[in-house]
Amino acid sequence: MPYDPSAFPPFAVTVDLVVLTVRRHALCALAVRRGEPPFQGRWALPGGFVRGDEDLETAAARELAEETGLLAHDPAGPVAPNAAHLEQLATYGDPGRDPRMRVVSVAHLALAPDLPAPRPGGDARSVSWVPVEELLHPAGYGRDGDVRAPLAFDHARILADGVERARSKIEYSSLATAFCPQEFTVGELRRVYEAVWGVALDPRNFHRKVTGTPGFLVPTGGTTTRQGGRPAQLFRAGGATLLNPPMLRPEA
Amino acid sequence: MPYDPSAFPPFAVTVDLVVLTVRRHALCALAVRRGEPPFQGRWALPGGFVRGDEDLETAAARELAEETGLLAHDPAGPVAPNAAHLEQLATYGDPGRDPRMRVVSVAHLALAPDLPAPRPGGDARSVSWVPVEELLHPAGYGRDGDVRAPLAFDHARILADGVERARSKIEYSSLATAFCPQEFTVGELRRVYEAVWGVALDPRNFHRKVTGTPGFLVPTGGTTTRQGGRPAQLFRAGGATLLNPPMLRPEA
DNA sequence: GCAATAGTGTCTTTGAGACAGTATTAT
DNA sequence: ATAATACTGTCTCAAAGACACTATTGC
Repeated sequence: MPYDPSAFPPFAVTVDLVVLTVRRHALCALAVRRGEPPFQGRWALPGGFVRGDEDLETAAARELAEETGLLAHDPAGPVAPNAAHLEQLATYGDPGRDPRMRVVSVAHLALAPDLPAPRPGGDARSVSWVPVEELLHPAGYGRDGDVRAPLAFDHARILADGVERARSKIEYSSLATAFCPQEFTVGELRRVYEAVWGVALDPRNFHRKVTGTPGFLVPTGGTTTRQGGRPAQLFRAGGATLLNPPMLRPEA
Repeated sequence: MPYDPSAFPPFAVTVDLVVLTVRRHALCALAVRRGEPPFQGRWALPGGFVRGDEDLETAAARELAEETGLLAHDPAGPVAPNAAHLEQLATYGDPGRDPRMRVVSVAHLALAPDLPAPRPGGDARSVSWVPVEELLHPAGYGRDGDVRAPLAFDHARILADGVERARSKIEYSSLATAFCPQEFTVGELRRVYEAVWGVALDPRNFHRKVTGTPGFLVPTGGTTTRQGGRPAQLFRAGGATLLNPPMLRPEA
């Protein structure tokens, strides 16, 4: 096929972000309330245009920083205190997904520790952490006047894909630690797994398994009693990225 | 951010294809020889522009049919004789990846049974099955006058990502059967795993494991002796898409 | 004392991997 | 007969899951 610049249809390219965290035992996603049509007043995923001289990952990291103040975690660099995991998720480009124009969106998945509160970026949109269940199945929820409407555009599908990616990736990688602060206990890590998978895990088997997987956790020496009960050892994430043996998600 | 159609930079959007098959005990990918600059004379992955009214998966299926005559396999529909597995792989959009213009490419991964020979599409480019080792590490190969040059553009990285996706997906899904004809033996399926992973597997343990995983294989009743030796049972792919227990890739 | 969380030990079952041995074809 | 491939059985070890038990805090 000859390359004729006028022969290809023009596209807009955006990045959309599925930013997940665990708050109060629930898996939550960052959502923005739309202030204008289409889908005015509905929740949407944060995102924006890719600039002309910017690669996709840089655009995603820029949007993430603008929305949350989080830095994308560079696996080669030092561990920043406000670092989040960031990876490409999938690309969505159905012709009718945005009624205004042809937009191809490269969705990214970010996993962040629990943050005090999302601080709005330069613009004045309302940005919040919303439980994933509430965004994906809005009919069953909606106390205190929340808008019980599905996500704008095809963002429900994008969020569902991101959640499923997170659920499967914490099985065989150490990514669950991306939801934890820099130092955390085994119990806190277990509550991350329980919130993301939506199951209850046996604390005793979990403890034995997670401390026995080489490279997953490194004890820092400190202890904490912030969960109540007997003081728990503090750990930080070890160097391993792939877990062997993996953590297995209960079936049923 | 207000939506001003003139405010976003224009992109071209293409689909590139990583089409894999197993031929003569080697994992091979479909490659086209470039007939014009840039990268004239080098191997590249097949691909083309996404049309203005076409979604991404349709564009990938169209390119696949144009290059190989294969139909993308619809999981809900009937099993066509010339069906291939097709899924989105990842998106590549670095500003400099194509020296002519800003191109974002949505790569797709296709897995196909061994075909007689690739038939060129409407245009006259040379299309061949090339062992992935030869494409990814061209220095060590290159008998009979082959061009020992790396793939054009960033296609080596795309191919490597596709190969790694295939290697990991046949662990926990029944996708390895996409490399086999409609009816196949346990030995033929084992040779697929051996070629994709580049390892030797114990035929006895493999047989026991693969026939014991529920929903993976369904006996057709027939037998064949096309591999020599004792006649082997013929199977077709069962309904299961996720394997439980999974096939484990040897480590070391 | 009680409640709560942390951590260890022990038993059973499942499955992975090594490998002996039998079955059925082509030559 | 020999070689080649297909298939079955048996053993050992690793790990998952169930669950009894002990440890250390706050109240």
